[in-house]
Amino acid sequence: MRNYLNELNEMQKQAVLHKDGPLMIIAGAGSGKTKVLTTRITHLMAAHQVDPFNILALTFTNKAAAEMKERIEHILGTSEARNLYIGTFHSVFARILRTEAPKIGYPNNFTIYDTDDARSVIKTVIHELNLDDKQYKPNVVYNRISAAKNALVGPEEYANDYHLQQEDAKANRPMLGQIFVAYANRCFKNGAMDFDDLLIKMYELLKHYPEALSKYQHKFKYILIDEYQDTNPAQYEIIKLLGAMHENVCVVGDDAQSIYSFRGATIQNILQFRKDYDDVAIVKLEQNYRSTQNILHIANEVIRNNKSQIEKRLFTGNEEGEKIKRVRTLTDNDEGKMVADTIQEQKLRYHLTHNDFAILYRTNAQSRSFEEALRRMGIPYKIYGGISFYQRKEIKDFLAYLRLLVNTHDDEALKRIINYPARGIGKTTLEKVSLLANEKNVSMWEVLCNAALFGFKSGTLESVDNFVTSIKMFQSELPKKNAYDLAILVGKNTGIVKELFNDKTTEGLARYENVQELLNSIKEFIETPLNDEDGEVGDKGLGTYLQQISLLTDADNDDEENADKVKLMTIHASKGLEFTMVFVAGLEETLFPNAMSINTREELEEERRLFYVAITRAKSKLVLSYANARYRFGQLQQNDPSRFLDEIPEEYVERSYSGQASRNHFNNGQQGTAFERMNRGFGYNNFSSAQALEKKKPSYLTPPPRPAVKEHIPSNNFEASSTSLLQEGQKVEHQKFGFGQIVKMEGASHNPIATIHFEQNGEKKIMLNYAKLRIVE
DNA sequence: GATTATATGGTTTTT
DNA sequence: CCATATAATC
Repeated sequence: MRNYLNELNEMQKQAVLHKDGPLMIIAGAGSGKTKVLTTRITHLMAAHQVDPFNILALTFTNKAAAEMKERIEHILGTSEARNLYIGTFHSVFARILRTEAPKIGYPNNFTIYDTDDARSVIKTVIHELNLDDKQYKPNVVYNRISAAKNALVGPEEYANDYHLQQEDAKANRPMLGQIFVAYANRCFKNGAMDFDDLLIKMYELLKHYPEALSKYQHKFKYILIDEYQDTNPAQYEIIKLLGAMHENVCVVGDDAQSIYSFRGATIQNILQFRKDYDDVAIVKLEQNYRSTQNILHIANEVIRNNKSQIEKRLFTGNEEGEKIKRVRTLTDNDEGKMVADTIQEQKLRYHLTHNDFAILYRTNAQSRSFEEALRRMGIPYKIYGGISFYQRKEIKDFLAYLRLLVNTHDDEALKRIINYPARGIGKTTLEKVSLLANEKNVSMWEVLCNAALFGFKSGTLESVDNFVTSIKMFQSELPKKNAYDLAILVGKNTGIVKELFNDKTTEGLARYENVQELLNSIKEFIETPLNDEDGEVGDKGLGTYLQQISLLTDADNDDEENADKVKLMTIHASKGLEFTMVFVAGLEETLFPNAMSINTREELEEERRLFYVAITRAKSKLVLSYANARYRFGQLQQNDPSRFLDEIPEEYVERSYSGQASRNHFNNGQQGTAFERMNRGFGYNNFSSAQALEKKKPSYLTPPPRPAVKEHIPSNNFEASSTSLLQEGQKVEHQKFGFGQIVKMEGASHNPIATIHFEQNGEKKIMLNYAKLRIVE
């Protein structure tokens, strides 16, 4: 075994050698916290003979967990590390709940709703309460409910809280509490938990079931938590319960990198930690091993502007390094081009690989211009985030079948697939089923199973019965077949695969390939050994598979880890990563800091921490760029440079400009257009090429809005006449459009089309086979 | 009931 | 500009 202690500095060593009792490690950016965590676990196992089964480590992504495991195995030279209980809060708790769920009234095979599923349930619930989804936007409602859950406020408590009622009344959403209650009930009825429930239900389990609490307290003798600054109160309380027996809780965090308060995370958890445990040992890691002096210096200067923070002083022994580049471009497209050009140039000049570069931005929508520019130059790239594989429609549809097999109460899954592929069960039928399900307080599936009792039309009844029969057939195969064979069966039997295969459009092809990829991933799942321990979850069943994929993080599914590609991602997604050269793009007011987050000091400071995180991803080269104008909502919009740029001392910065005409933006002397030269040195004056660039669409190009149909109340004696008698010139009455005169008759005799001029609604073309017309004269 | 055209409205970040 | 919701048309 390697002598791992020799690889640590003094403070790092302290953190590793501290054995029992609570420990808080304040670890600055690039100070080697992952190394400390892995070494600490290694040391517990190797020097103190702590059984890995008794160690719980919670990380931010599954990938980080896997990496840690790997590193530990590597140092130890054994495979013992695979027995560690390690993963994200959500995946670890999901795993535990998989066995414990019945205690709190959920089935073992509970479904995990992702954000889309949750929003969809909320929407249904809003409609069922006869509320308007314009007033109660599902997204807003979801966020509100999520915030409540993360603060451990349950639905009843929420609905009965006076202050929350006042607040919601003011915000014109007085019924939010009721929606929350209904939503929670519906999820429960569906046997489903959303992301937040994985924390809440874990908490309830430990809180209300002493045996369960005792079991896991005994099991987890040592607890380690990474990225502690991004934990929320629910997570805090769970850890408090779990760690209460041994108090061997080690947390690692950096308040300066707290960027998830929108998810309920609070720095309070760091402050509270010291109060809740006796004798908390505190270790500060302040030496940065990642960045050049210049980069670290401006990072420190920026974060200094935040009022609330824990005292610390980051330093580095690294070289001074290059100055920071600050580049102004005219538009977002120019910004993309500038970045791509620079990557090409730097790559050649310094013999860098594509892997050395990362482009970071505030919002996912910004990726477009970089993508285009990189593709045009033939530079390989990979975008992280955005719509992930498992959110694609074809994937969700396919998975919905599997979800329904495992848990027939999952109405969301059922709704997705009941008419996919089309089998003649439409909106009307679905609404009826939903209504009946609510009335009888059963799942929609149960209504379908007894469809004959509820008087559906014979045609629909047949379709429903066919659907029920085939799902039941799949279910009967559940115990016999493994997840992969079952998925194949579903794909074949439903005709989904064939249907996608026959779609020869580009998108259709992509969808077919995606489904194939999904099948491959299922195959891979059943072929990978799972470390089952003490008879717990070790099955290779469909349920386990579905749970696993629903909790994958974006960072987890990068296919070819070592592929030499430029990486594009949001700053949030870049947390914990490092790159030789980093571009932070879109440093403009309203974008970064984002307009949504400048209303309070707290929000603004979080934006600044985000900027801090972005800067500290860079090892040796950093480019900060902004565009004078960029397309947002399809329109060119002007923005001032970000206020954060002003917080960087000028002597560390090299400014340059890049517009349409100038190619070399670094050290480009007196080149560039006259326009650019005249504007040089005025980084934040309000000059606007944007106005010149903006091509105002002439008004005659935008079609006039379609006139609203003027309401027509059919005459009392309205009765559709036979259309075969119609002739030009006749006066008619239409049920909706009112009175009019036939201008023209055309079309084949079996499908005649009449052009009718209506008094109230103008000329319309009407297909006589479908329209109901009364001949007036 | 399904398919296609149009309207609307929305962007912060994610387990 | 984009994706989704609603309406028109088949």
